[in-house]
Amino acid sequence: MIKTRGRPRSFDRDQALQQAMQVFWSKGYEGTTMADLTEAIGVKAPSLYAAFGDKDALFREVVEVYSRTVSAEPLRLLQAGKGIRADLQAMLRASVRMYSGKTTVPGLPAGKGCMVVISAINCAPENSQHSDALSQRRHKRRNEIRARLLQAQREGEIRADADVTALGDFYTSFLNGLALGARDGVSTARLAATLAPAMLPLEQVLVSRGTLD
Amino acid sequence: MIKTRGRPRSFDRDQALQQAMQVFWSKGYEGTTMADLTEAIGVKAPSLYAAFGDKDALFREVVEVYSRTVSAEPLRLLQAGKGIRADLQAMLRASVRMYSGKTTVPGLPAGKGCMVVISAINCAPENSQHSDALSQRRHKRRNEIRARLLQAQREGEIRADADVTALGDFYTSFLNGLALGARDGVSTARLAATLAPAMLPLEQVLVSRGTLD
DNA sequence: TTATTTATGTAACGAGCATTAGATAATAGG
DNA sequence: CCTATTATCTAATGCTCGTTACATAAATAA
Repeated sequence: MIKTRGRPRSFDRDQALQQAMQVFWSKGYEGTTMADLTEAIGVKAPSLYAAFGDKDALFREVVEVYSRTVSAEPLRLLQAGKGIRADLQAMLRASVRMYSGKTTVPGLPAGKGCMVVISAINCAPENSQHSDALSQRRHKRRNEIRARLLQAQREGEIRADADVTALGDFYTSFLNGLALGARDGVSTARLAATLAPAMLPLEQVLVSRGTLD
Repeated sequence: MIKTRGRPRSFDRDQALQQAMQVFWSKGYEGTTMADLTEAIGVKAPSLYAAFGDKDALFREVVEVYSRTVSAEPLRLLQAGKGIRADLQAMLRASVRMYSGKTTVPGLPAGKGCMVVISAINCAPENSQHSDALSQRRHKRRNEIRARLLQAQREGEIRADADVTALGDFYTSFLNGLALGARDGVSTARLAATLAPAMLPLEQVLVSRGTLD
């Protein structure tokens, strides 16, 4: 009963998802062809269709995996509870590390930046579902950053008169810009150096101003 | 001799470029089809090919027009010579205004954000020339922002020990993130509100700290 | 073994894409 | 008028892409 009937799958499904993620991350949704995917995964198209459905469904599943694994760590750090300043800085640092890290597939250009930011910015109308879905995920992250700042304000870490919505939107913009910078080939060191000025707007509204540096 | 021989063109070439710009701005390079362009401009494909070459050449020309007209104003403001604080703020404000402005074509979704940022983030390998070209333009703007800050430092507006490269990279990231935020539908008011925190990193390194709002 | 079920590869299909022959129309020069 | 020149449209061409019939292979169940 435990064993499945029929011919067993010749490839590992999770590993295939990882490889598909690399390809989509590098080339984007529309820039990726089924031929790219079959080559990277090492099986022919009908096997992929049997395992994942069509290209749309595979991309959706890949984005889901990406969110649960790759992009989850920065968010965890943001909610580590070590104080808003330490948490935010840890999240930004982890993001820089992640965006700068090469995610290579043999024979493909290095994928950099955030997959949610760059893999489907603008699509043809028939694929707008994907750009919309990614836009919604960015919106969700925007809200999570804002919520964390609101929490810090409620807990008295951030001054009551501070505009935390504006501050959250500011950090969201900065973060998305970092992803693009990594994509543009800006070095990890230069991206990391931007975190010092980027932390200042938060530090200006902290209640305890003792820990400046 | 002044009049050109042969049948005259039935459409205005510059106006056609503007309409092509709207389409590319909305849908991106790969998301735009020749059918989209012929419909928006109102002539059939062979006329476009005769006037502009192929789709590649038309896009290149559109990007050129965009740079000379639309995206030139924020850069002019950055170099207005009213002091680094006023100049930078004016540039950011103009960018928000520009990114948020609807650029509509009848029957098409509103185009928002910066065309250089969003119209060709990742392309299929055969179109990587365009994503590379836009990446280079972003790199150029990065350098221009940095150069303006360096000038302010040389003129004594910014403290000598400030890391203006990091500050420039910071504002470049923020600016690119703004373009994406506009694309994601964040309201003009919310985008504009982020400028207050965004100005703080500059203000921290100003020599004259008297004008802190 | 035989039957059943699932996976795989080959080879094709059909749609959409950029691009272009080839015929026709509109202008200027002579 | 006629000729040369340029623009325009119709209709096709060739290509790439996502997707799928169909035959075959590899496993379990009986």
